[in-house]
Amino acid sequence: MKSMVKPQHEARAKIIKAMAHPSRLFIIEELSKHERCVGELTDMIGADASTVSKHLSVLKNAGLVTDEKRANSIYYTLRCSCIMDFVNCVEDVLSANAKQHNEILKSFKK
Amino acid sequence: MKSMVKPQHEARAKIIKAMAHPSRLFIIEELSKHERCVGELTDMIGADASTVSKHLSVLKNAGLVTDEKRANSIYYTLRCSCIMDFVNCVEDVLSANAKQHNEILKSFKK
DNA sequence: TGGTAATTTGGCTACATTGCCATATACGAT
DNA sequence: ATCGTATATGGCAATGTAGCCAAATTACCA
Repeated sequence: MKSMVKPQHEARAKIIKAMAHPSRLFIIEELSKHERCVGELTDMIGADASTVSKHLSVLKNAGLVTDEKRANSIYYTLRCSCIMDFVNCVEDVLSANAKQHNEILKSFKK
Repeated sequence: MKSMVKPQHEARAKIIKAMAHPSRLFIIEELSKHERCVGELTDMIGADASTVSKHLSVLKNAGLVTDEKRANSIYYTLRCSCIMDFVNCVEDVLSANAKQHNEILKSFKK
């Protein structure tokens, strides 16, 4: 059969891939609270400024954040707040995983 | 400052990374409708069976799907249906992107 | 007009991911 | 037991990603 994996899935995957990095998730979470400039994020993440800048450009490219120049800094904003709902859903998976993990440990102890 | 990117973010990123592939997104979407065995998914995706098997093991490892052997096939199930809510949220970002893209095109025509 | 701070880009290396092929394993049916 | 079907694993080549440094860019300000 012809592949049922469509451009639609590619487009979605691109956006999800943009989120699939610890530092970028941190940035998303932070921006969901308030806007931040590159320097602030760099301090918080503790990586090279160029590294953080590249992470931001990945997020921007995916359409997850927007930037705005003000004074002599560039401020980034989360473009779609529903993104955090997703992160919370991921948390559900994690706790389901932890629960199952515990079950397995218990069954070994018996 | 010390890094504020925590193990928590790593754990979340692992799960999101597991979703960040067109074929795996397709599988998630498909399993959200009903369970499927590897052979069915392989037909639909149109890739080598070993490739699909590896995608499934990525999803399983992340705790996104579970498998169950029945007859002589292995059936995979989506473990947390809320995952699809997220995919819908990604759709919001995509349509926001498309909208903005159109605005830009319009402004060029003026 | 320089200087300086903030951010981005290029270049490089190390590492991870993808996908195919060939091969192995599991297991029901004959 | 052995055959065949379904699935998984190992290995490999190609490609993609991450992060650092150095250098370029940008724009404000003395």
